[in-house]
Amino acid sequence: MGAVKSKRLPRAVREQQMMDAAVQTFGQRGYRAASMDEIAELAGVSKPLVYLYLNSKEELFTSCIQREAKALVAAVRSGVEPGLPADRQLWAGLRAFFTHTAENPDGWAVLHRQARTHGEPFATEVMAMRDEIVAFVTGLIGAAAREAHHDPALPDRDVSGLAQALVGAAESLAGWANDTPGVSAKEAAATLMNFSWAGLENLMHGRPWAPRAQVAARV
Amino acid sequence: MGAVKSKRLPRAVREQQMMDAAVQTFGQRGYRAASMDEIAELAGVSKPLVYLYLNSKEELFTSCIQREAKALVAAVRSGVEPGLPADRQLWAGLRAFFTHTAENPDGWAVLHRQARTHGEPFATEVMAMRDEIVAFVTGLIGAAAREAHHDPALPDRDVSGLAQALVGAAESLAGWANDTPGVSAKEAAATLMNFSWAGLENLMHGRPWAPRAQVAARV
Amino acid sequence: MGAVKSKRLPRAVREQQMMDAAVQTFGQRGYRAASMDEIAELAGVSKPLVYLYLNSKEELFTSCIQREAKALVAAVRSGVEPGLPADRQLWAGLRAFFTHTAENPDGWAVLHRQARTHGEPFATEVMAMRDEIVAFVTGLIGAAAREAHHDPALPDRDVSGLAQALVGAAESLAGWANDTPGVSAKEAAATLMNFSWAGLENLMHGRPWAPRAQVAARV
Amino acid sequence: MGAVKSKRLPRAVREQQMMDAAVQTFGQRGYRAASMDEIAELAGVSKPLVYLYLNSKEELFTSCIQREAKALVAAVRSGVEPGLPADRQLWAGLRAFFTHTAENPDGWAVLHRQARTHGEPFATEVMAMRDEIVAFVTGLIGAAAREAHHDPALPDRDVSGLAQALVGAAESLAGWANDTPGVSAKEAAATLMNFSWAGLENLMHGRPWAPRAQVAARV
DNA sequence: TATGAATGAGCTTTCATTCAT
DNA sequence: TATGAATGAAAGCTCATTCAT
Repeated sequence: MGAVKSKRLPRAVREQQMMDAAVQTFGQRGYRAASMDEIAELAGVSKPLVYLYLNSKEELFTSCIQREAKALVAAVRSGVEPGLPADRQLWAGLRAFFTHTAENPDGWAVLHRQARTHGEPFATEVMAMRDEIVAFVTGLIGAAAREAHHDPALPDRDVSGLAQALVGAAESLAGWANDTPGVSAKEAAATLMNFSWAGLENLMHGRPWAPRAQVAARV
Repeated sequence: MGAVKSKRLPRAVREQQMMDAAVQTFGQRGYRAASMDEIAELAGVSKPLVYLYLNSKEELFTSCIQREAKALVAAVRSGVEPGLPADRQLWAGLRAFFTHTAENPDGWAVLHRQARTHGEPFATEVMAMRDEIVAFVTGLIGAAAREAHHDPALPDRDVSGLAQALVGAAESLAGWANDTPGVSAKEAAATLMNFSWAGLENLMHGRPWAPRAQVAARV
Repeated sequence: MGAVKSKRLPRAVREQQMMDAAVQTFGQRGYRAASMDEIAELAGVSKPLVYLYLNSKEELFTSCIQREAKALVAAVRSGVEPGLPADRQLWAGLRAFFTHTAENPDGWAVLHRQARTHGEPFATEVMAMRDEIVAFVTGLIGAAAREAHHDPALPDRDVSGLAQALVGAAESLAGWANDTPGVSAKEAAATLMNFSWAGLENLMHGRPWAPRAQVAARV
Repeated sequence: MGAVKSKRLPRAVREQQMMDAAVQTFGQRGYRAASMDEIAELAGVSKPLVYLYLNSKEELFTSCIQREAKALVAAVRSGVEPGLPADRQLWAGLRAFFTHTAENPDGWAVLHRQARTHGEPFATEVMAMRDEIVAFVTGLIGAAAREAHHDPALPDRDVSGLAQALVGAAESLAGWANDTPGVSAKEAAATLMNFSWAGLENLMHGRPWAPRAQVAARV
């Protein structure tokens, strides 16, 4: 009793099962170490069916990357309210980000660890998504700088570097939160806000850290 | 005549040639995609010699990780003067870090991208090094907090999270600096100091960022 | 409306569609390289239907060979008038042969190239047809020999060899005519008559070619 | 006792063994049906060694074609004395041809049946050889026509068609001789000379066969 | 110290064929 | 009559690893 062995399912269902199995396997083993045999077995189908529907290992991996990237971006997007001030938007976005990565560790591993590790054509796929997020963060920093009436604006490359730093910190904390028992998405987000926002605000108000300025800055 | 094809070199020299070839190949192709054939050819020796000296692909990769980790830690260490204030130490450490990663892109790829991607036993190796750096940063933050007479100290887990964020930001900026023409190690370090130090200082003085700012901001 | 996608056709029609597709695919790709998928798609039906009607790839190929062999023999037969002298019959048969192979290049490829290449049980099928044609030619040669009052008759094995030579020459010329633009069936037939008939006649009158001509020629 | 299992042979020797096994297997089974496993086993080595030395199935097959084509052309060439009259040269060439095909049935099968059946890039390889032989025969026919003081010369395309016919007849007779017990190379060559030379001579002297001319011609 | 010769095991991919409707 | 869903079996190819010298 129960669906001991589900058979003759419609194609769309089978494809989802295969993609789920593929994300899990790729995320845990890596692209090269994952075998199509293992993916097929985990999906509960034969290997030829995987090829019939998903064409090749490379295409399958690419599909996984695209699906997970889309899901992650959608999760972050839906967590953010565009009208709010920049720090509130960032806060909401980070919470959505850490929540999603915590709930989809294999998908996150595919995007963050595997796709970027295995060169073309995969790195390109995931870079597109990362750039989208970097651009979002860049926009927030720029908006905040304008709100702060900072004039002249920060140079583009500075903003770009800051966004890279923020996104990198987020990626690192996602791994930390997933690997450290008891760290919630909210806590990770708070840590990152604490870490980053004061620095960003100082910059926006034209008070960069400087090697020799340290004593004066403390006054 | 002439050392067109050098032969019968002492073991230590041969091992270095092999390790160099291995780091380059692993860094560019990845652990699984790199073949022992390619490494042996790049090293200019026969495959059995690689096995004679380095025993197996797994051990060879582990040796690469250890060598590159040691080199990176040494580079950062040698850039820091223990007596200085915490932010100066951090500034010096970051400069050394970005300089080293820029000068050793393959070694950095092995540590950052490949080793962490391919599970045990490699992740353990590189985690040991990462933890060492995190501990160094943690120490700096703690020292700074004590200098700031902040009491009670930040909880350990907070400090740990902050260190993870800082290291992640550094890793991300290392990639950004390596991939963006014209970004120097010094600039990457300055970006990260600007990004992080103010936030860290605020925390040390017990002034965390908090979401309540939103109400005021809306007025 | 309109028979855009014809469905539920009578069996005989469907079978012809499948055989047409199979002959085309086998002729162009070869027996092994042709896939049942491709044949089914070209025929506009699903694969199970092909199996329902034609049972297996092997049987399908055999059916193709038989259909094409029958068609070729019928074409040659219908071109010949039994009452005429032997050379006129041969002339008519060759014209019919070259006309048919030019009009059915895929069918001819199946018979000449593919069937004989892929061993049992296919070679047997096509050999039966080839033997039928050889027998026809053998009969003509024998009849001509009797007309010429040549006695004793040529030994059977000699006649058989001559027929083999003639058929081989015809096969070669069929390829030549198909591949050389502007060569008509009539021209190919004339070339072969010119090439062969004088030799055959000489043999029938007991005047074989002999190597001894060489001494005289050197004078 | 005896070389039960020969091991560690030099590369050149192993390569010959592999090529021999490949020619045999390809000749008997066909390109697609022959498996690398079978070839390796027949050669007495493991599959990876075949790949190490011969690179791929396609390259292996191409190598076989080239080796056999070179051998066949060399055999025919070495059988012919350039100074002799055309019919003597043809006679010698045919004897060499039938002798070689009888002694190398698998090589002949590779050239005649398999290579031409399996499309590009194989057909091109063997066509180059066939064209070389056709050119040789074409040269002989042309030379004979000039010896016969025939003026004006036969049109090029006629000569070309005749050569195709002669070569096709030879190919067919090679198969016949190989498959019919007791037919010697000399006998096959004689059959073909008898079949072809009278027709060729008539043509060279301007006496083609013509459909209506048959009665007059017999006078 | 150093290498040419060799392989077991495993991978991705394809294909003829069948099941259930 | 007709097909979407599914697979067992095998093929080409690669790779880490070892043997014999």
